[in-house]
Amino acid sequence: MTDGKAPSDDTSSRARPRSRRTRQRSVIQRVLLEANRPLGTQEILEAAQAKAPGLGIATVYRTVHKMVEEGRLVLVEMPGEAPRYEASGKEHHHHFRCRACDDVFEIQGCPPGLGNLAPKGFRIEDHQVVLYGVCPPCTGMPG
Amino acid sequence: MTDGKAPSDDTSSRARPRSRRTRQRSVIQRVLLEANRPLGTQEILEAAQAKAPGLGIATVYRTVHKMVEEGRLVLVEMPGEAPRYEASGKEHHHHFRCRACDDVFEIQGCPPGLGNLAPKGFRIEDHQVVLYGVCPPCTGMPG
DNA sequence: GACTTGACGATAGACGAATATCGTTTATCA
DNA sequence: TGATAAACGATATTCGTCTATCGTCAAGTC
Repeated sequence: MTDGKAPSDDTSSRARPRSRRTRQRSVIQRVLLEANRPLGTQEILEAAQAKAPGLGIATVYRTVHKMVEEGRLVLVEMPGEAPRYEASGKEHHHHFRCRACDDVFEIQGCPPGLGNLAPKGFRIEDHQVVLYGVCPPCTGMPG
Repeated sequence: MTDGKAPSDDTSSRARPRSRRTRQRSVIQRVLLEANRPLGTQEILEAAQAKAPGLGIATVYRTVHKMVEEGRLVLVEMPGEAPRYEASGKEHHHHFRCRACDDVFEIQGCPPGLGNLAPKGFRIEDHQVVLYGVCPPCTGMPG
């Protein structure tokens, strides 16, 4: 119940969303949508500030929340770490976290047999796989 | 120097820093070692207070940290949640989190093919699998 | 039993992440 | 172009978790 918009929010025609296109918002959106990996708020802030000096952390939170609401962004949580965000609409995938640079990468594919792991009686609805190790750049290997 | 009372930080063959066996500590240890699932600090506090009224949260943290140091306890982190702790020395396993009661259960076994998920160049050292769903008690089913 | 000091409970403080506030800026449209 | 309010940056506040402090208690030892 975070939205209280009553009138004129139609999904048809070209009704102006009451949200405005600002430079800051565009920059943050581009940073997130062009990144091929989940970013944390600080990462977003730094990347966005490179293109829009002076941009503040509050704007990062505001924009990120809005994009999640709109379904354009997905929350990615790694154990013991602050939230990251990645573009939505991607194939089902998991994540790899590099212990050297702390970056998180997308990993396509999904191990089979996950549904059979739990004993009888457990109803499995979802799962999350996190791989840990060292990413190609950090091992000195090419991409 | 063959003295027997060096006040320094000699970590060589010193037995242990004179830890005392108190009622509170025993209770917390029993709670953790007898639980067959990871517990959070608040859970530990409540369970321990049932057996040792007046026991404080600081003692929970003190004891948990000590046990982790000693290798008797393992930190279990679920995405977006506060740390839990479980007895160490168990077989490699993963966890199931019930969305109804929020409890976390151990899941024996491990999906095969995890090492092949990442593209070439990624060095996989470890992994973590989290299953989400509803546990037997919460589905109304028996064990 | 008396002594030493590790451990206790209570709680204030530290800490990082996130939110709320507020005066200013600026996108949007009549 | 001017009016209006969404969005901004700065920052105070909140929040949940965890740590530090301190006076008291009691485990282990002689």
